[in-house]
Amino acid sequence: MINSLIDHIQKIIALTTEEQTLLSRYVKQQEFSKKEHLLTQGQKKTALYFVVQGCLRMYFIKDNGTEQMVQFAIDNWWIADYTTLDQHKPAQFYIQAVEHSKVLILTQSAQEELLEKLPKLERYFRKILQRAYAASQMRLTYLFDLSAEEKYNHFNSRFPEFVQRVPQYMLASYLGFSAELLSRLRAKE
Amino acid sequence: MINSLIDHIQKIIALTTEEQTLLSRYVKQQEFSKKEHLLTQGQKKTALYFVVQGCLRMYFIKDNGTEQMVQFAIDNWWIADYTTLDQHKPAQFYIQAVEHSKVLILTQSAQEELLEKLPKLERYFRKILQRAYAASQMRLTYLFDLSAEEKYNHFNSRFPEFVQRVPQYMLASYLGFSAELLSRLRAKE
DNA sequence: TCAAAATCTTGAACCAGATCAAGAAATAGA
DNA sequence: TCTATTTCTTGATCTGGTTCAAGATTTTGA
Repeated sequence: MINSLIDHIQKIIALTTEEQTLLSRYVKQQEFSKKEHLLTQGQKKTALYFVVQGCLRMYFIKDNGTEQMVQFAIDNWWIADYTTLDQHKPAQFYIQAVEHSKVLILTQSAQEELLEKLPKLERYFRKILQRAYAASQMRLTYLFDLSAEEKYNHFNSRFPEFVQRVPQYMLASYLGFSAELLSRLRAKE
Repeated sequence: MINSLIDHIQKIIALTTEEQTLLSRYVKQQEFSKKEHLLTQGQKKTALYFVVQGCLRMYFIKDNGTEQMVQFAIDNWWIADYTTLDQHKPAQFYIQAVEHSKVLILTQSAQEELLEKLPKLERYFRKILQRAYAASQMRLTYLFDLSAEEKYNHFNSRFPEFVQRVPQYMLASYLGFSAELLSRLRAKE
């Protein structure tokens, strides 16, 4: 299981066998069944999650009591509530398994120790963050520039695998509109 | 001028005098007058910009021809089009001086060389990106959860200095609504 | 296998905010 | 200082998407 993370890292930096075993000492493996929560709003548990296999989602509860999707993560993606990680606030978000998932957990303190021991991983995590931040800049352009229908079509062509795996109401929320509207959009096709 | 960057870095990692001079060899200083562009959509110029003094904004042109604000940056903030930096696409965004600004420029290739020579800066840039990404996660919560009026009030209390410095229509666009609506909100107060 | 839970659909009424237009006020440059 | 440009205001009208509700369909777990 840890191998998928090692492979992922090695696309960016090379690791010796010793470094790989060192790494694996800091990472915890865990499986989560569908609907199980990895993180709940308000917790102080700060960690990074790497999806080996499955699908996770991050969301929060809006003032009106409904869920707002923030992000999905599937195989070989990292997901984390960086607001807790960076500032020392309690978690702003929920992270939940959308389907049964195999996950690697790197707690914040484990990450800090690991980076002391293996500073070359700083580069890996920088690259990961850069990619994530770039994606979030792009997402803003879609959120601001596209109509609901265009958002749906764009997402559909870009990530067809998701549309199968994820309930429609989560997708609608991720795209920033109501589940009912998504249903109507699909009816038009 | 470079000292404000060095100070900023030293809040995260310590630099020897030699390291400081090394750093300064990779960074270019430049001033931009109001309305001048640092980056134009479509350019291949990939760089990170550090605002020593002044105010920059990043925006793009929507399909309907109007501007959409993406981000502001004032003193001691980095700003960059990470979509160009990370993937190798031409720039998605415009970066422009809102007022006369003193800026430090670190081109992508300079950054790469610098990080070879001074790997401990990986940590600095990772932290910067982590903070930026955390902020963008928070921004999503405001975008999705608040009404126009609530967004304005929240921004106002969080960044009062901005509201003075930046034209209202830019702020409205940043918050995700029309300039006319912002004008009406202010009239209510 | 079958009942309970979760998800999706559809209609009708509604609304937050957009758009268009045109004048007022503020700012900047020569 | 004075004019051109930029920015802001306000009214009138319009609309993309929301909300509420209730039934239909699909999925799940014991």
